[in-house]
Amino acid sequence: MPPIPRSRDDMLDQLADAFREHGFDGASVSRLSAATKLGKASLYHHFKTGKEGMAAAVLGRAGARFNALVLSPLRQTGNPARRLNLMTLGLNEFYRGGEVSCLLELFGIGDAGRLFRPQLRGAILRFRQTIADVLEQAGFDRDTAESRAEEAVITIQGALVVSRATGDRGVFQRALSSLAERLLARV
Amino acid sequence: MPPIPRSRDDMLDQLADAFREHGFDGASVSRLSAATKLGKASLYHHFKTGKEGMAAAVLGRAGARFNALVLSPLRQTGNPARRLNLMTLGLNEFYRGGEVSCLLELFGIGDAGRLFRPQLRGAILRFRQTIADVLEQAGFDRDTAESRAEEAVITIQGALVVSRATGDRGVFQRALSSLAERLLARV
DNA sequence: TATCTTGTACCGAACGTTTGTTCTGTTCGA
DNA sequence: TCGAACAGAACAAACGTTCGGTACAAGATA
Repeated sequence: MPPIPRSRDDMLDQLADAFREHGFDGASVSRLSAATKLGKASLYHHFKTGKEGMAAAVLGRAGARFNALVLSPLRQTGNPARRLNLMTLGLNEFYRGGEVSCLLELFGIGDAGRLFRPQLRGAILRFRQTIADVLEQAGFDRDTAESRAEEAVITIQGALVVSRATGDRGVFQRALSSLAERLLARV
Repeated sequence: MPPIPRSRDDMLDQLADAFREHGFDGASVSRLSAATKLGKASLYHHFKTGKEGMAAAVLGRAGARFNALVLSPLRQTGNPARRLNLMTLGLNEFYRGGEVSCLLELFGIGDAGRLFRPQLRGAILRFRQTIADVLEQAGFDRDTAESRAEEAVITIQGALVVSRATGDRGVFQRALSSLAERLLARV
């Protein structure tokens, strides 16, 4: 049986699923091996720095996907309401309708936290600022824009946690569907 | 050196700290042993079912504390606004000002999730319903009350996640301080 | 064209360490 | 003298990691 080289993105998606399901500590190399259908030694061929390297690569890809699906639409020119609705669609795809937990929560804990917090922190601040920029362009003063943007980030993360804990994706759907409207509401 | 029996609540608090810092998988029995300054074998004397038993006991105590600090004030008779403000104070104490991550997030993942999700789910639904009851007594119809209560739960969980990931407890403080007011706002 | 060389993808099997757990105690107040 | 509170030391199993080696495509050499 010939060794068929697989796309790196496919590998990273499979690794991401395993990390999301079990967390950093819970995702043992055996599990990562099973998730990718690759031998443990093969994983070390692709990621010289081992499990940490896999997590870092997964985080990198997640960042790129988040940028493409969520941040880019927000940075377009044009109607702020439209851009916020595009963000909502992007969030729904990125989090697969709330099915999937956020790496922010999982990699922010314990040893993984110490490694990845700077990166996670940067991602959150960038997201918040991008939303705030849109709101400012929609006519809100900077303070209002920033405080509403912070609320939006909080709502998304909170909805993911509550969705997962209750096993009810409706929570995430409801939170998303009222998000754009609430961000733009006049006092 | 004599073995000084210690209070079970003290033990549970120390265990809870370790679980909160490292998550369920990350909190090895060695770490739990260090956190309690008890030998591993001694932990098994107190918790016959091992690590799972420790987590279950920690969760039980957290539930009791949450009940005393957060739910009880909500169930008092009298001014709804006052009760919601008491809840806010209780939340601030329960989560130590946002310093501490919620067991909901940590125990909802992976194998621990499979074990504890029913309990976590119950706690969230109870919290949501208790807030909704207060809002109904404040004059809102049931639908509005329930949807606002859900938003409140989401906000608290989200603020904890974002606080931890950014290392900024101000996020949690800001979220808490606007919570009661927003819950009672007329359209 | 046939034969080397190189490099990438892959894996079985083993490495030493740590995991969660249990056995066999000792100490000491009641 | 009994039971509760402790711990040292060991257990098999799983951990993250590395070693040695195979399979095969592509390029160079002859």
